[in-house]
Amino acid sequence: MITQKAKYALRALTALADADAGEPVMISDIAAQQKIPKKFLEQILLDLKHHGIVVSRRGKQGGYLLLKSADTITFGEILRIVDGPIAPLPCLSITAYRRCDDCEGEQNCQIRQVFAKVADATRKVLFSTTIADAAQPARTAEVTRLLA
Amino acid sequence: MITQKAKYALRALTALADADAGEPVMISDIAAQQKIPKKFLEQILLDLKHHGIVVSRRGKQGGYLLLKSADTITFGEILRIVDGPIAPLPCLSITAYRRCDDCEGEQNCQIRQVFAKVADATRKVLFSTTIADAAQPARTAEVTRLLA
DNA sequence: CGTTATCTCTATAAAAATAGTAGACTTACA
DNA sequence: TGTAAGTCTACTATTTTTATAGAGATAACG
Repeated sequence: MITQKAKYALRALTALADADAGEPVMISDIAAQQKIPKKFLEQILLDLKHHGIVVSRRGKQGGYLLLKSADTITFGEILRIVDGPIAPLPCLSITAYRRCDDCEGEQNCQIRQVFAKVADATRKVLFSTTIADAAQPARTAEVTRLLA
Repeated sequence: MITQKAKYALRALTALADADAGEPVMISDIAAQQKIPKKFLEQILLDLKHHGIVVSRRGKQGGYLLLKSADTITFGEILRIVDGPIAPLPCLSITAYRRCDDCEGEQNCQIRQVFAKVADATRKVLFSTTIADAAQPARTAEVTRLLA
């Protein structure tokens, strides 16, 4: 299971992707629209800002914007920031590798080999899907068709 | 990440699979061999027993045995018992479906559709891999080769 | 028959993770 | 200069994880 926090983060980003480009969206608006506790969302967006996913403007007329284009922000990238490693075992994590202290002979660990397959399959999906894929899919599909 | 408990359960089962058929293996032996805290392992095995994965014999010469053949016990089955649902979202769980109370319109939820793919990919691996695949793989591979 | 080795069951507990809440502070616009 | 926004840190309640403790049940064996 992914955490509630990760779900909030992904939904908030799709909300930003849906907004007019260059127009900041306020935390309160996202919170209301997506039914996310406002103070919790503040933390999440701040975290995403620190990781270079979004930018913010302070004061009146302030709010948040995507830093990169929505179709370059992957689900995997966001999950790593919010929930930590994608891998089901510490010894399979790319970004936070840690040896399993109770098992020796990592190369021969059969459990590990099974979960390596799981990790691969998971990453394949998560890093090939972007926020753009999740945001206003109907409109995107239409545009895609019109441009074809 | 799967829990430590799940890792213990899978390793304990491979230990049982490696034992001579019909010969009970004591909790203490598994605990020592696999470096699992004994009292914790007791709980895990008891749970697996209640779920019909293993059987036990009490008293002297007692211990645990697999109830089914190792090649019919899947990783997915065990993970469900020990860690709960495989699905990354409650609304995607087969065995413990729960509506996400903060999102409405489940059919249109794009987040859900992405994680549905993750769940499918994960299940494909976990339910096609058995304890036999993880137990003494070298010997099994050899036997396979000799039989080919 | 009773001693001992083994599993059984329930309760408890310490630590970590999760899901928030609170409030003082900073900045920018009008 | 007032006010509406984001910033930052700290705190807290709940749940989950990872065990540990100990009394009980049962089966073998001498």
